[in-house]
Amino acid sequence: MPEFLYKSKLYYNPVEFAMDRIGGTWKMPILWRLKDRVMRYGELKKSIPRITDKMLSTQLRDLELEGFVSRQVFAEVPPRVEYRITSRGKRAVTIITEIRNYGLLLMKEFGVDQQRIREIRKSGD
Amino acid sequence: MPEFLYKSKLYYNPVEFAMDRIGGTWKMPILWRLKDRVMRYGELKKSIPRITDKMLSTQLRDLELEGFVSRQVFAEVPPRVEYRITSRGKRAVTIITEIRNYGLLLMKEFGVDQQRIREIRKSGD
DNA sequence: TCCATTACTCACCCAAATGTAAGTAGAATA
DNA sequence: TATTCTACTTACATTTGGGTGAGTAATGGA
Repeated sequence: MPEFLYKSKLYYNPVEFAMDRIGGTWKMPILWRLKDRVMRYGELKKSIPRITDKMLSTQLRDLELEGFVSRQVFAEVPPRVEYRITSRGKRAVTIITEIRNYGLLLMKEFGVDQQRIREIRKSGD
Repeated sequence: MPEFLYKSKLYYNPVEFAMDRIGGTWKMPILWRLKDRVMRYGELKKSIPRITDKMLSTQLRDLELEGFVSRQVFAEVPPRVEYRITSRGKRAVTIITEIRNYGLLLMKEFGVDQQRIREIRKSGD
């Protein structure tokens, strides 16, 4: 697999190309939440723990620019903006699902016990 | 999906957990090359363009520690070390293949033409 | 008049990932 | 004696992704 350029960046392989589009800390969580319903900016923010305004808006903009989500602005005050997944985004959700299932398998192999961890976090650790 | 801890790090979801094991710039290229044959350190280095000694050795060590590859040292001078994929590593290759296929699809959608780029690189751009 | 509302942007900062360049062991070979 | 070989390690520099905290527009309501 030879290297190739896209938008002035050099990629070594197709995996890297894919991960540059939908990777990072926040893009998959966003797509995951949009997979079966339209959501407003504020809804997304509430539903994704620890995400900041900066990250949510930059990642949404990236995803929109590359065609994974679409943005609908309503001319109202206070503003209302709705995000919905596109067909390209739906294809992304397919692979996200597969990576997620692989992650769950790995977690089992490594003995990560979600139930126990949830309790640990509840008790303040 | 609640958050969970593994090795003192907080994860938000299984995707993040998986990507922490096999993500980054170099782990997938390494696993990909080991998928169907045993390779020596030097062979790996030659076959992976632009990887440095530092990155190759740290990534191999990570992959070994987490059970994706195994390392066999021969008591010779100069040293000889062979790396081979494990069954856990083979499972990783499965998902890598899927991500790779998704990447190839995305590249088509985005109009990335590998043939053309290969020529551009040959001519020194 | 002041405040709440919503969906942002901006300037600045930090830590982690990655890159650079040099060095090392120990035996064989010139 | 100096050099080559291989598989590394180490110190240091740079890049990159993400976090922090503050500010903003335009309108309705108290």
